[in-house]
Amino acid sequence: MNEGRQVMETIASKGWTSDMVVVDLERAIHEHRLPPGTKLGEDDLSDAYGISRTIVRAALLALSHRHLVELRRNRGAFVAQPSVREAREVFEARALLEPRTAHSAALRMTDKGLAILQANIRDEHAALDAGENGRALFLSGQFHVEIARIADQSTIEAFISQLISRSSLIIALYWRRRAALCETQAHHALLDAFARKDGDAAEQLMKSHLLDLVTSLDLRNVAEPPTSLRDALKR
Amino acid sequence: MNEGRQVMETIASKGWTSDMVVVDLERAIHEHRLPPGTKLGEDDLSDAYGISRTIVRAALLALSHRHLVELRRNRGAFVAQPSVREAREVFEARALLEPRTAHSAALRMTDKGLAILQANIRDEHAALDAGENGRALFLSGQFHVEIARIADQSTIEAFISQLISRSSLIIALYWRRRAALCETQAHHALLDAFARKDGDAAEQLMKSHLLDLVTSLDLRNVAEPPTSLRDALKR
DNA sequence: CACAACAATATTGTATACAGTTTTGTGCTG
DNA sequence: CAGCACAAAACTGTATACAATATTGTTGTG
Repeated sequence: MNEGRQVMETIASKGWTSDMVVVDLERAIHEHRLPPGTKLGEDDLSDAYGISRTIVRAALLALSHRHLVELRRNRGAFVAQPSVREAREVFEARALLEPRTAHSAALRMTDKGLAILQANIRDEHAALDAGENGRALFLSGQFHVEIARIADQSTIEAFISQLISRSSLIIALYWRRRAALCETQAHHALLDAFARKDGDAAEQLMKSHLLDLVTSLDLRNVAEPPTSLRDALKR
Repeated sequence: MNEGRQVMETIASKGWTSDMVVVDLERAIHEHRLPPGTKLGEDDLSDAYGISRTIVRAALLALSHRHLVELRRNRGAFVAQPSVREAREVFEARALLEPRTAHSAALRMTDKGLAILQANIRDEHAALDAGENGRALFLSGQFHVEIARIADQSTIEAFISQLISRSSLIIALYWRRRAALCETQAHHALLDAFARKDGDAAEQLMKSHLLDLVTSLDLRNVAEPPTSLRDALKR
């Protein structure tokens, strides 16, 4: 019972470094706990993490370089709101990178890699069953990052990781399909191809999967997200 | 004559913002005026640009996110020294992104785009004739970035731009071929394909061009660049 | 009462002071 | 004089103070 005292350690008492804050915020954004457009005030964050604004600013700068946060001069930091244009571009880039990376991953697949991907799918199911949709979405993205990791291409992995995070923002803004089943089905099919070390199949499946993702978005140029409430209500 | 007073404005008297410093340093690195391994002391830079260390640190942080600068804790910032492994990965990523981007660019090519590429080649020749090898190398890289810009894919352009800069570091470390002619020949051939709006040809030419670039490097695992002089001479 | 000018408040931008770490320099000891 | 311990200097890491800017609130006038 006396051991319990340490448990209530608040978020502010950990030794937060800039990089840790980046990871923490990125995950919160990825899980839709911080929706697009959310203001990220420097004082709010420095209070929350128990650090000075210096570290917060470094973290926000890093996130802006990943296009997850938009910095408006003298106005502050906001969770990014990708435009329809940007959404298309992100999936265009993914279409160039991911299928061939999946191909490489299939050829280099190991038992350990398979286990990681299997565990990922399992965890995602568990999260969905528990109603933790944000966590499920995060894990769903991680599946793609793990593939790049297995392909042993850290440079490409970094690009894909960024694109996955941005995709999460895009999904928050433009998702229309309700059924979440298609997602895990596609991942299962990929897993099978990986298990067979079938590079061509993995490449094709990934290509279809990405195409399927794009078509599940509503990217008609209708609802361009307003930069500010003021601009949105101008006329 | 009295107008001349303003001309001797030193580098330190411009209103340097963090982003401007990033661009300036990136270009210096790209042009090999700052070779890999060069220490970028915060005081040195803040003196040179006439700004506080705050801005310098923001710039160095940005450059480290682009893998052009390596930050070592409590030790400072250094122009990055890509490993052989990283070099391979960078060209692997370029091979995934650039050929199909060239394809898109060819299909969307305009007179204006052609003019930009022509001017680029012309300027590169001029730089080579003037013995400004650094500037020529920079322009040679810009050629690839312009293609992505013409393809109208700013997300992919950002990735390619980063990869080009990193390639410049790789060239500084691993270049072995002396003849610089092959370079401009390849760009000329690409220009022809673009002028014909021949997407397939452009894609193929770009693929060959990148392959040619890689083979002009010495990427045997021999000369792993030492992290520091100290480490290099340890035994 | 609507609206504009102005004041107050809040928030970000930048510089700087200080703390912590690494590196360099010096002198002592064997 | 080589080698080690310790001291000094240089440099980076972090917090904070202050300046600049934007936002919000208030008051006075038409």
